[in-house]
Amino acid sequence: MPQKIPKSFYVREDVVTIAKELLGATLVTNIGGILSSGKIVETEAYAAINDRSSHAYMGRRTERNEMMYAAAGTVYVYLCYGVHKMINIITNRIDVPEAILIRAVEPLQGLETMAIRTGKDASDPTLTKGPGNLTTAFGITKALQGEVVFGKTIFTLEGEMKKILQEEIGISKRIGIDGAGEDALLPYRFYLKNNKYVSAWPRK
DNA sequence: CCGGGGATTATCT
DNA sequence: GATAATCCCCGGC
Repeated sequence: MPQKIPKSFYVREDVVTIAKELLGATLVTNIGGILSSGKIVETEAYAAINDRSSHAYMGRRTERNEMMYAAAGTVYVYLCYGVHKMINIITNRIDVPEAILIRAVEPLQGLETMAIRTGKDASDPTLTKGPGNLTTAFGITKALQGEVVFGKTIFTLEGEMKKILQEEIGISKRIGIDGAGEDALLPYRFYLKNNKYVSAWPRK
């Protein structure tokens, strides 16, 4: 039986470590009774108030980023460029705004539904590659805002996360961070090498 | 194969 | 009024 990842996994203090350890885990959504699942192959960590690229930099707290201050395991959905939804999982304790952005998964279950949602072919390698494509394929919308990843609408399973070897993990700076100064260079992005669902290498 | 730019809108200043 | 944790298409090499 697949093992759900417990809340204690997300409550820990080091968001960067959690982001790395999440590789290989299985992300599942159950939208209207339809299951979509995939192996997490790419993540990024957003540290708390000293990370300029975080929405919560300097403790900023607004209506949009309120969920970043919620309990570990809470889902934070953010609309980017007016087009793409991104999904984050909150870590650490309440009022410490740290999050993990899930950037890509390798689809496992529900390929046909993903194809319908995205208008692509089920064999299209871009189906769940990149944060915007992933949320579209999995049916993730702001309706999931504030849900936790231990419920039945969305949850995470251990999957292969404990089987990933260090040498299979690639590390880089985060993608698409603009105007964050030196924080844009932090090595907070983790991905599985040689997985075709990992989004592009940093452009700049 | 690579780089540039437009799409599109909630949120912040 | 400007910005943004992106994607896709198109033109050029």
